[in-house]
Amino acid sequence: MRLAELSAHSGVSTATIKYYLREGLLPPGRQLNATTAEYDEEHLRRLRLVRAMIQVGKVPVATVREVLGHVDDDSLPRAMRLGAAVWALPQVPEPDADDEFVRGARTAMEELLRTLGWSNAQAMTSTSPSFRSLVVAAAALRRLGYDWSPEMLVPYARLMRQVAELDMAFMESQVSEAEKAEVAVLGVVLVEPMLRALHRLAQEEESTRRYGFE
Amino acid sequence: MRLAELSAHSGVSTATIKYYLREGLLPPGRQLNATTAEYDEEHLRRLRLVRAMIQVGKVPVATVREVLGHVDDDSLPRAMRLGAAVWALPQVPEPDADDEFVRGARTAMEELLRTLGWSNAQAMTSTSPSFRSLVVAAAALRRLGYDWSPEMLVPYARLMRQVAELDMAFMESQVSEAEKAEVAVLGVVLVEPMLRALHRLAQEEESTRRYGFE
DNA sequence: ATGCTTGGATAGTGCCGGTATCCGAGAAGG
DNA sequence: CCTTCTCGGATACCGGCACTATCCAAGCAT
Repeated sequence: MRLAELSAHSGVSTATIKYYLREGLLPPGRQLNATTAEYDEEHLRRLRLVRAMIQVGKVPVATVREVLGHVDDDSLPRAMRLGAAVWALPQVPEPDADDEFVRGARTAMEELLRTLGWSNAQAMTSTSPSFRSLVVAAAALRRLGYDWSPEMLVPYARLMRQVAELDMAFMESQVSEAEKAEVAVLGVVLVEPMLRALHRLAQEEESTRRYGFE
Repeated sequence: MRLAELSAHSGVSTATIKYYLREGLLPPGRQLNATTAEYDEEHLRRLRLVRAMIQVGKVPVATVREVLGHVDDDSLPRAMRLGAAVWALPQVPEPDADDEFVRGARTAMEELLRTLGWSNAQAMTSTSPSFRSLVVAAAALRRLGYDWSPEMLVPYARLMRQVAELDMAFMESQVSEAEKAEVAVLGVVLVEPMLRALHRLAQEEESTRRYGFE
């Protein structure tokens, strides 16, 4: 497959493919001579993965590169690759540690994890990027005058735990074809937008049920 | 409160506040004379709302303007303002209707809604932006070779329905102080990042439990 | 041989959220 | 009253991001 064919098969313009090659999101093709490079099914697959992450998952290009780096890291065992890749996904800046809302939110969230008994509580509370996003969002709610306590989030967390179990079951059902962390990462990235969409639909539904037609 | 004080109270730079004023995200202050305008608590509140939507919710400025337009639309009853505002939130381009994956995903998702018995099924299936996002994400999954059927999504949808019920309960518990659609919109926008963060934490937790420490 | 295509390098584009600069009108102080 | 400082508004500009357009020399096809 040459670049133009790769483009035709994927629906991604050659210019964009070149850009991804430059950015290291796609490994270079096998160079046949100075003007021809050949790409295979693996490239096509990777290209679709990249596109899905960027377009559907809204993951920034730099983050995609980082995530793929973990996926391809042969020095890590399979389970850890997934962990490392997911770890790299969130793009939340470190919150201002002096902000009183941030401090309060962090304390409250640590308490939440303890209440839930998630092992994160000891292991990675303050380091996980996901935990950071949680703190940032929680602090924003408080700053706006919303009053909540960690206990109120417990049911949310339990439901998301159930969702995570579904995720894992889904992923495991898929691994048959290729035993790659790539598969798992994609699952994580693509399930999220679906979840968000379902959430909003559910809100529309529930709000219609409670308050009548729109 | 003058602009500089508004800035001090909110932590948003005067330049940015001016930008928001220009963009119509913030109503102009009461003009005292040619060089002084006065802002009140309502402005501060609105400013924090805007910041939260943009920074935490990652909502584009143009969308914030649209959402606030609905929130402030006095011609609509309260319940409908929320609906209209939430309706305006997603920013998903219309998918290519000729794409076979999109067509398949749309059919599957319509079936899912029928299975769930959500009233959306009749009322707004093909018009809701959330439904559109769902179709786009589902099509992307299929295009990448993930095999799923509408039934597999049913448990996800049921869990999100439960989440939506929590959302509504939370919002209703908050309406005491100000009976405004603003409150509800914020709930919707800010709960989402928290939910995503909880989801990822739950994945970390569940993946650690299944596959061992990271 | 000639014209077309190929892949690589480089520079440019459009959007978006925000920032810097300039300005004239007033407030503050002596 | 005059100077100096600050205010708010208008305008131009900036930096990051995801592409995209242009150029070029090397090869392939006829």
